[in-house]
Amino acid sequence: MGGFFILVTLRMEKTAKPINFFKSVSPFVKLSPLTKQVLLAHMVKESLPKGYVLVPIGGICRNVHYMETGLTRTFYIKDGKEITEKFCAENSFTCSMTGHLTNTPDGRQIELLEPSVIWTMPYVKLEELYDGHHEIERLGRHIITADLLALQSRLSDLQFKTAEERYINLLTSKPSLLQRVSLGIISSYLGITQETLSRIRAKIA
Amino acid sequence: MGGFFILVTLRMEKTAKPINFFKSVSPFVKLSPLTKQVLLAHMVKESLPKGYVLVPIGGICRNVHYMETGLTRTFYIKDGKEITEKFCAENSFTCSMTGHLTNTPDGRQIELLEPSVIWTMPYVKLEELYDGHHEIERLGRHIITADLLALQSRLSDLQFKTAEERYINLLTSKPSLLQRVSLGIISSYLGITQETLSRIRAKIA
DNA sequence: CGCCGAGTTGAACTGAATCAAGAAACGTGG
DNA sequence: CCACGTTTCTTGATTCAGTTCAACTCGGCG
Repeated sequence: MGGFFILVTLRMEKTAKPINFFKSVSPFVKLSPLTKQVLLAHMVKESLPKGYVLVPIGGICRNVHYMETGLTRTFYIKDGKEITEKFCAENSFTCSMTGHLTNTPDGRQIELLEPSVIWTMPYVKLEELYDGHHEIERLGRHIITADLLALQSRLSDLQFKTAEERYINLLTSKPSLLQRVSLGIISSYLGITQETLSRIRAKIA
Repeated sequence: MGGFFILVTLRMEKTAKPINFFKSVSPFVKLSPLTKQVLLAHMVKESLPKGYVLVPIGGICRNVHYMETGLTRTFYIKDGKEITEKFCAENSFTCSMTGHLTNTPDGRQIELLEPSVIWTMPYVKLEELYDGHHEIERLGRHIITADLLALQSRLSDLQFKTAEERYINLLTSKPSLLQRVSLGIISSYLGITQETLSRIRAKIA
């Protein structure tokens, strides 16, 4: 859990293409073959074990990650408790921009909840690519926009739905998550205590 | 309030430059003179009265707005109550992207809480400019990123601070807002009832 | 004047937190 | 394969922040 993990030997490969990467991006932006090639040239594929910490508390996230398979969570500590801010499953992106943008630790930790295959690009490299490739800048804009919209709806849910409604929401929108993630983590994501979530579960069943 | 407003005659001018516009943008992105000129060429300045509705409930926001002076709020209806999602004061941007992106009404209304001077650009025009001007695409990315970070911190506040803490937060971060906006609207923004906010106020004083 | 919207105050109620104790599941080593 | 400790989940009793509903005050304004 949380702060404890073992850094296991990891395989690195630069061969295979992240086929789904371009698929999951294509609804937003059409990328030219050149752009794709440029992106690929600067992403490193890694297979990392469960519990691996991409960014520790107190560290600064210097990379953007595309999840080919697996699952991460981003959390911070609030009154001694780990609060899950976000999950990131296969075929989506994760990073913690705040730290990089302000160049100070933002108190977030990103770690793997499952063994995962991840494509990584340094933030500075991405910014270089932004400079040279309008298409990539656009890609960035779209990814962030999607993030923003998701966050907006999460905020309104949090403000005006009961714990039970939020749980049912999650249950229907991301059913697999509940099989993959422990109750305590789910509850901290929903903004309720573990006990309450357990009671909600009991009530529903 | 809310749904009721009077559409007063409005002045339109294309002359004056929104000096602060470029100032408030410059921390993010350096814009070339050409880019500035292009942006200006497609923004229309309007002086609009208090209560004016930029986007009605059930409508779709087709424009991006830069506030030179004044104040807007974006709200939606939840269980018959107006829930304030966001304020937008002078020298910042507002729009409701969801509706435009999905081409369906997103249930939000944007209206003026004060007489305001607003620079408006149609969304489709902005997208055209994105295509032709890498710098403007970057500007868009930065504005959205700033929005995202603000939203992130609001979400965590909402999740883990008491009503009183949130109020004090607002009090210190945007003291002027409390002079400019009625109690009911503030409370719906903070995610509490008007009565609770009134009690908090009494307690603090 | 009396009405009307905005804000305040009071009392009862409730969803969820907290504190505390068990029960189940899990993994690791003997 | 079982016994052990650890972590994860459940259940109960109590408490509390905030809601709801209702009445009341205050300051304009026609």
